[in-house]
Amino acid sequence: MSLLDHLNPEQLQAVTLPNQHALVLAGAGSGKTKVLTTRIAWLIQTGNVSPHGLLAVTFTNKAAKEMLTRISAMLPINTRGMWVGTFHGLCNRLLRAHHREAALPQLFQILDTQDQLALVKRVMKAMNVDEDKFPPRQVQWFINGAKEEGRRAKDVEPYDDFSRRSIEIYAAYEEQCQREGAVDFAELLLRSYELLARNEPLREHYAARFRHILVDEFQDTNRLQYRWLKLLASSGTSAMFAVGDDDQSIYRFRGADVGNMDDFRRDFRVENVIRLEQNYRSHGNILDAANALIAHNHRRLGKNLWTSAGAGEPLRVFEAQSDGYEAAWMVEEIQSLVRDGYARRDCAILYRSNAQSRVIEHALFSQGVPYRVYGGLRFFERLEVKHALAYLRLLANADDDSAFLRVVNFPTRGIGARSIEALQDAAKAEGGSLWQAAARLSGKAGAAVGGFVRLVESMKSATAGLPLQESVEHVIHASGLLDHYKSERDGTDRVENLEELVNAAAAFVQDESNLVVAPADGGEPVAQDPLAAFLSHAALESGENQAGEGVDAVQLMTVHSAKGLEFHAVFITGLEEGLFPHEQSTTEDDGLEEERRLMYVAMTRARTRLYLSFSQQRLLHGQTRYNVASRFLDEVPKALLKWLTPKLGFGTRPGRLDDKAWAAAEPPARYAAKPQQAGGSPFRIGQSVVHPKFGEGVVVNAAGQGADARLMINFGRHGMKELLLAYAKLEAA
DNA sequence: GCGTTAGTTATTTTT
DNA sequence: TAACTAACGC
Repeated sequence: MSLLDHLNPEQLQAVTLPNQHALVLAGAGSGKTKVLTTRIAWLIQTGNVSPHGLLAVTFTNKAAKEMLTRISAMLPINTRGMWVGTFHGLCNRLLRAHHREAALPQLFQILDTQDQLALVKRVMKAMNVDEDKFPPRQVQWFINGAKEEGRRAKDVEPYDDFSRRSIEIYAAYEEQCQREGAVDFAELLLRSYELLARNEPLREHYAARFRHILVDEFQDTNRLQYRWLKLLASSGTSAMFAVGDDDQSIYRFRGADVGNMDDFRRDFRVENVIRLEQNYRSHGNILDAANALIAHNHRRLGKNLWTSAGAGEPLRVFEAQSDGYEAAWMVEEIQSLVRDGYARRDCAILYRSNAQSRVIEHALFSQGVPYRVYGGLRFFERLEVKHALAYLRLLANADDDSAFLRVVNFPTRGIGARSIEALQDAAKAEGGSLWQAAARLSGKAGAAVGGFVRLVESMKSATAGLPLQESVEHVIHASGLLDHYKSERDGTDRVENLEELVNAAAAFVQDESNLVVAPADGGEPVAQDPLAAFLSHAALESGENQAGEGVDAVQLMTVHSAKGLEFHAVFITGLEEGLFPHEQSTTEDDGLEEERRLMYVAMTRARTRLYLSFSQQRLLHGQTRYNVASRFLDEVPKALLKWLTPKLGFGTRPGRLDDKAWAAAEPPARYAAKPQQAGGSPFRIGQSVVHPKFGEGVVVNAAGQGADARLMINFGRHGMKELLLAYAKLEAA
């Protein structure tokens, strides 16, 4: 049975588990996706289940796609129509198939985060809520938080002024969504959960159908997703196979609840807990370091990665004088790796927050090293693309007020705030949409509004029956969007993106599986309206990050976005108290442990070489900050570290000498920190000092003279202290 | 309706 | 510092 070749004993056990609930604790690099996909293939091949009786859920489209690709490679089956996808994608599918039962229009629109915020603002304005007292973002956060707990506005108990008002806004927002036929991301899940919870025949149908439910990245599920899964697994005949790693849970801030792993074991009386601990990615030293680090966390299910590969190199530690020097050093190091024959794309620079990328980009750019930054604006999030999509949304559903407002005066056609206010008043009075009001009042509200109504109507009739890409083409021309950007000074990118949208539509239609939806009964797939399907696709899959996939470039990204990836060489930068661990995490309950998991994720990305660096001085928010080295450096056994910088003019650290490193220890003048004597003291600003009680610190500032001379010192986790020079027993570190 | 300016405010991100 | 927003003036 060739499917099962090349599996280690634990992987084999997981893949061939009988039809029972199981939890697989899959460590980093332990072959998680392999287990998941091989299990699916094995279940199908052994006749255990038909492709139709299987549900596999992931968090990202990328993971879902990867799964389907691997399954197709293992089995000669058509994966089309299989329920493999993201939580949101599958919920969308369910709601499209049962829109009537879910009380939604067939062509309901999906609001992305931006759309949702705009709608919240609109609702708040209509309610005359003070935006200073109730920041729309926080209200949005509140609404999503409630939805992720499975609560409607009426189910939330107010606990203060903010929540009381937020609940009212939530209720009004819900009403408006319903009126417009719009559904936000959290709503996709909640609505689909409620559908299954309330509609017994439907639930029983799906619960009976899905004999095997497989969940990827289980540690990232939120409460609502877990309850959704529970409903689908409620038949008593289905088996849930959850794969996850509690040590890699780094999304608590967006509602992920690792507690789901414990609940799952309890609620489903899981007897099979399988640990995948053999790591196929990293050398021993890297794993030992990561294991030692994560051992400092208390709430763990417990796991220890090991490898049959050798110990490899020690982890290299670099202490820079400034963030600029840290970046310059990395560039040199990468250039030397490239000279040794490594591809640039196999080198990754990781940082805790996006703001850190700037200095690094500058250093790479000035040395002419190609690089690629991950994150940022995605294709379908770009302004011009959103505008084009808004016109398309109006064609699908004219009552979509969000779309209406976005383009009613873009490109400008003389419809200002006054006309829009008049329309909003009229719509409110009639209880209808802006479009309805506009169609009725087109004469009175001004000729311009009438022009817009006629424009949309003409686009509608002109595109009726056209293939999708031709409709898109027509819309970007007829709307005037293309002309608008063509005449704009730096509009070429935007024009290209609009043209790219036409290509995206063409590519979308080409893949026929995008245009059908597998019905509940497993019968013949039903054709879907191509435009509606495309719009869902645009909302649910925000598009590739950037072009330039093929270029051999150094990879820059946050630690979060590095999850799931691996590289030959990894640089973890900015390892300073306050940055990583981030200072705002220390106030949160469990915050530090999450930061440590983040560090764990970062370290386990490296295959053979891992660099850890920090800087004594860093420009952040226009201010120079002096930081202490991150505690995470102390949590890695010293024997695994090789310090590249024994001394940078601020005292020696015993045992950290390395001959070769001396060359690197003197930064070029342009990166060197300017020596600045701290008042009349023997210390300098930025100098590392040791205090008998607070330990290591960095001089941040000086004040006072003579007997009153005081030093401001950053002691990292012990905070900022102002000490009298005369009394404090300070020593140079 | 649009361009300018002052003020604000800075984790992490997918769907 | 820099990027984004809201309000202001033409």
